[in-house]
Amino acid sequence: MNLAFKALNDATRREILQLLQERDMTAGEIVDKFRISGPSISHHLDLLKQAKLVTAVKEGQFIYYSLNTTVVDEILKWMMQFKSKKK
Amino acid sequence: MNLAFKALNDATRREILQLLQERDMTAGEIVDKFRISGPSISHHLDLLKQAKLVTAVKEGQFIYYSLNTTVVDEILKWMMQFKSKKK
DNA sequence: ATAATATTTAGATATTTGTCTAAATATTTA
DNA sequence: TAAATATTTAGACAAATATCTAAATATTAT
Repeated sequence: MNLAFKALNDATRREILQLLQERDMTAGEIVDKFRISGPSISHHLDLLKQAKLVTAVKEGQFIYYSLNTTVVDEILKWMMQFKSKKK
Repeated sequence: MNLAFKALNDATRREILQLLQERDMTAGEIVDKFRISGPSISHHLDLLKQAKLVTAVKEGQFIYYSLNTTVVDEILKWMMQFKSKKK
């Protein structure tokens, strides 16, 4: 939960999640979508992975990143607590 | 949105939101719930206010803080995009 | 085997963040 | 008006963060 909020607290990482919502992508494809160095994107991907918001699968020399919505569900559930009626 | 995610990226601030979900509280009441100095809590309250997650109303020498769910709705909506079916 | 490609790891640096104490401001009470 | 109470503002500092370049690792192609 803590890691998820940390991961979400960055515009680049949120954009990466939105890209992956459309389709799985390799690290290189993701890098090409930004004007940030490869290593920086790699670091962002690592944080997203730590938060379990994405998963990574190696295929040959490529690594495919995918969105993992499990943690999204947890956050949605956590946020919903604030929607309960005021007593 | 950016400010909201920043505000949520801290356990103390998330706890403050949960306290305010139960009832409005003064700054002092909130301070008493934590083992953090008053100025630090005041700073956290300021960030929550900047993010529009809380509102503050002065009543005499007290300042009452309340939860504001408008931004919560925005975040819920934003998170929901990741729930759409994969094509 | 060597070169090329894809990605990460390491190390450095400037900025941001959470916390503190001391001081300032505002309100109420004696 | 002076003292007490509630809260914030200011300034300092250590820890965390986002970014970079250079180097390392792993895979594929020549």
